[in-house]
Amino acid sequence: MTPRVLVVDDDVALARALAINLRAHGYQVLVAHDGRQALSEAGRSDPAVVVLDLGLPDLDGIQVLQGIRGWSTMPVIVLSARSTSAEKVAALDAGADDYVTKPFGMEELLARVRAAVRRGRPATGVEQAAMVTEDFTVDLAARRVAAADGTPIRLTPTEWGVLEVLVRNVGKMVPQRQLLTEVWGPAYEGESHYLRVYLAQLRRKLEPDPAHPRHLITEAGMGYRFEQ
Amino acid sequence: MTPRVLVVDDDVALARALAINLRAHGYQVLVAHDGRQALSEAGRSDPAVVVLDLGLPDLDGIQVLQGIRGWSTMPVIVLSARSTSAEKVAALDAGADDYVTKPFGMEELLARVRAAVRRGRPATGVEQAAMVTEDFTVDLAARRVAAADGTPIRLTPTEWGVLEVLVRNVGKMVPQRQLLTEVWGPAYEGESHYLRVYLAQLRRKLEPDPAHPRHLITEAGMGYRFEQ
DNA sequence: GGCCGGTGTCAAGGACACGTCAAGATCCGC
DNA sequence: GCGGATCTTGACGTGTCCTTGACACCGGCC
Repeated sequence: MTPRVLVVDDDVALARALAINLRAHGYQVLVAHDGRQALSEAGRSDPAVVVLDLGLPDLDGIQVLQGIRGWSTMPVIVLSARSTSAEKVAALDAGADDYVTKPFGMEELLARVRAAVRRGRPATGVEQAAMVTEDFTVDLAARRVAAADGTPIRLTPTEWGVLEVLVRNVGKMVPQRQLLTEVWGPAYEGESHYLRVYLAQLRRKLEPDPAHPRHLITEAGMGYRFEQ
Repeated sequence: MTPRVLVVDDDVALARALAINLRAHGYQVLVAHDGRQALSEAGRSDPAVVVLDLGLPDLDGIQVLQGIRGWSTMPVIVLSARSTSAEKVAALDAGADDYVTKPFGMEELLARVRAAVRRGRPATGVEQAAMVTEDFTVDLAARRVAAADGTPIRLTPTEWGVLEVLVRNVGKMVPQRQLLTEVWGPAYEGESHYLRVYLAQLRRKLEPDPAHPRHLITEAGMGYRFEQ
């Protein structure tokens, strides 16, 4: 599947040059010459990357960017003749993935397009809001935990802090140091005893058999791991 | 949850300036001054973003980048004094997410860090960066090893440390001295007996026929090598 | 064959990390 | 200021892991 690139530039010559080079490197290229076209084309053809010149006749380039960001997280590489710091910051904070100052080398732009395509995107920005296991459910958004039968389980703030870090890293081993700094702060790196106390409490509240935990796993000498 | 940023720069003053600014903007900052530190820190603390200066004393910055890309898709922002097109292309194609030429404005860098953190890591929870062999799988990001049939294999911290170094250098011979210093510390350079003990344990846990290892290879008199 | 350096294997001890319980200390709402 | 919940700290039994030593093995070399 050849990736689609949407080139947005009112400079017809430059847009054509970009299109030719991108096609020569195996991309399928769509071109828009103003902001409206850009927005409609982005919505219609869902490109893998957008190359967006900020200087457009009808809309401000930032507005186009915001228009795209309203519904999509597709990578956008911004082109601009302006090289001031403020301009770059504004574009990047509006959601641009990259900022290239004109004049630029074609090879460089192609490399940045490759980088943008490569890192791709999960098309849907779905947030994993809840962690469901056989024995309980952790709702990260609502900050609530419930047993399998639905009865709520009360956690103290610190218990929740520990559980949250582990659930966010489900399947991954979380080093003790990371848990301590994220829950208690960097000054508590050495207090691994806290972890033992709180993991025990969490197990008593969550595990069907706290002596043989299935979800809150100890990796001796390293850290802990949450298993679904 | 404050995002972690790993700053890699041998220029102590610049690294400190970056760290101060990033901390002032609410990031948790880790600093490494050479390539080895950078790789081990990236593996140990799994930062949200890496800011990597290409000019390092021990390793080429590109090598560090490749070392990280061997097992992780974490965003990497490359800093460099070189502004030639070829340099940029090389770094971007090696897996960099962004390329910033020195000197740069702090505001711009902060904006690029924000952009990198924002587009975040779709990799969370998804199994994608792992060393897969016929007989077992080593997931460096999750710090987990599983047999071919999926049953998890328990490793002790030291066993894991040895395996991690070897896997990160897959195909390359790792000298005994390097293994000892990276796992046990520089004071243990002479304790090559440790290696024999731990390689034996790893083989017993990982190799189908521990007496005739296929993946954990001894290079007699020199070191060890991991083969996929 | 005997020697020797480097290697693989096994087992045991002691050090260390872990889980557990419970008693202070501290915080917070009332 | 009071009382309850929550966090910290200590002590202890248990289990795991690291270290260390003893010994067999293999290859090359004298």
